[in-house]
Amino acid sequence: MELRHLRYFIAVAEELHFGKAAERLHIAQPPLSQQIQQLEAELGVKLFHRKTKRQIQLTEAGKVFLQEAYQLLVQLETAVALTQRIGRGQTGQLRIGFTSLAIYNLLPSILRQFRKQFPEVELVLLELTTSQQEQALKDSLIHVGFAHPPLEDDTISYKCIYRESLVVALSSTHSLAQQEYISVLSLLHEPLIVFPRYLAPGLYDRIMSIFEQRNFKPNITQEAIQMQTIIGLVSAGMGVAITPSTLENLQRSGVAYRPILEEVPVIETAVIWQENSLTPIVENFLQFSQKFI
Amino acid sequence: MELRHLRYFIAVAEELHFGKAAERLHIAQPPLSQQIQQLEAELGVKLFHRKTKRQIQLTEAGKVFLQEAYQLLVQLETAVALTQRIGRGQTGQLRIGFTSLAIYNLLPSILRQFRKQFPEVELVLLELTTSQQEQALKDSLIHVGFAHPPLEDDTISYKCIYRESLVVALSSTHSLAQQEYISVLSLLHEPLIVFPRYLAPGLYDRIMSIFEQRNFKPNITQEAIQMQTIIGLVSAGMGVAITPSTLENLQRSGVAYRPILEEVPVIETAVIWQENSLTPIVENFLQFSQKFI
DNA sequence: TAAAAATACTCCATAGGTATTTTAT
DNA sequence: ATAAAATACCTATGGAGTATTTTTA
Repeated sequence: MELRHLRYFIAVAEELHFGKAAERLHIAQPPLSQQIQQLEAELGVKLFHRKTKRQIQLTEAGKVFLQEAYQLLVQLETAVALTQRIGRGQTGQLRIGFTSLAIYNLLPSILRQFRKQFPEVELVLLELTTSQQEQALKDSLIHVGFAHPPLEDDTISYKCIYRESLVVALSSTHSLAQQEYISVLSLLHEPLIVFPRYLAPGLYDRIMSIFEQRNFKPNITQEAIQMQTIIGLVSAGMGVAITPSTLENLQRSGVAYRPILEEVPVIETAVIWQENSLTPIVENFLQFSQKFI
Repeated sequence: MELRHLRYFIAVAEELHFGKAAERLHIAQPPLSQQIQQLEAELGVKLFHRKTKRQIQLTEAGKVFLQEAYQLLVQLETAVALTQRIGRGQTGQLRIGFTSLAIYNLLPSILRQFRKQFPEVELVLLELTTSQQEQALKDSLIHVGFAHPPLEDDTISYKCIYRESLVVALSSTHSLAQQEYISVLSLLHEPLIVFPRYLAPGLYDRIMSIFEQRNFKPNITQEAIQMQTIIGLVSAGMGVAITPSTLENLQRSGVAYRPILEEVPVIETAVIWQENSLTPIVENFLQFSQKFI
């Protein structure tokens, strides 16, 4: 049995007239009769009463088979449509890793607009450090990540989508806040609030390198495991922090951000993925993300 | 798209090897490759990753389509099986009319054994008089009936399956119960209990004809609309009744049944149906019923 | 007599076969 | 060197067409 038999049967069952059904199917009447006979022979059951050659009528079995045939063709259409949507990356699940820093720069607007363009794609977000994301990619726990180069594993592909400099965050009542630019030297004896190294070794090391390059030793007084907490402590006058400039988006009152006078390392945010497990959704997402650069 | 494409796709998806799949399908490998390519072209979606020619792998879309293809083929099988069962009269609904008399002779055992042989056929029973059954057949409210000739409508087919004579039912303490046969004359002044004519005109008229033929006038004292009630009244000594012999099956204590000495009309029970609306179930049932003659 | 399905046959599109190439272990 | 899929080309089955017959309203 082939789908052709179902399609032909439906046409005849609806028209109850071989000639008209054949016309509708754009074939001649005799082959249609033959195909229906074939179908009946294969089923071992008559689908039409043919008491006379003038008019035909569905048998009980035919009525039931008609309903089943409808369902089958509908299910086929549905299956095809679903497969196509998946094949085009328009539906399915996308698991995204992100660092606590990435959530402050491009990620929110990328997600917002991606959801608008691909509303059927379910986005699952997991906050992970850069190296956790690398592992998660290899374990296929996430499809893409938003992390910060350099990567440990060179089999992972990445594309930098955002670069930002480090700035000084300090209480707006702090005397240094008067200056347009702040020099590293002037921070030397300020109490420094930092993110713990294990949560963002890349960021931590870059901040420290500012001091190390100059053989300074910073005065670390506090650690906080959330960006918001660091800014809160700054606002409370507990010290100053060196943060990526996107943290300015927090718009916390009582906190001023000032660029650093000297040349300091740049913090990069990159989309990372595994080239050998590119699904259409991931491809769509990567293409989409790169329009944001 | 044809079912062939689904069947071939399933084979390749399961084997993940065109050569083995082709072997399983008893075709050569190249046409299989072609059919899969056709399928992918029609869907507009790749179903297999063919990074290398050494090994293939299902894409996300392919995984989903595989599940859908399974479902489709299962649903097809189910549909075919159901259609065949219906076409062979092994499943469906059979609506049966019967008279209150028919329920005492062959009907119960016919139903019991038919149910055993065709357990999936739903039997719907409707108690109707003979003429109600004729109308119900024409209105397609019932498929077959158990009724009593003669029929009013000669377009209805019937086949007599049971013949029984009329007997006298009387209290076992009644003096006539001493006799082996009872003559019509001896009943003349006995109080007669009858079934109302509108419920069974054929039966009523035959009982009356026994008296009319001899220009007797029976002494009707009671009517009862249920067979059981008539026998109950007989048992209570309220009178005698003339009933079809199968009523003896009621086995009511205190009631004796005696044949009538003279020749009296015979009561026939027939299966009745409409020849031009024979479905397989009805055919099976008729064939089955006639084995009981 | 006309209309509709079935039958008989003919033809060609295409499913499937054979031979070969390509490509990656 | 081998195994596997793809490609090229050929063959032949069977789906579809044309002509005709059968049947009944």
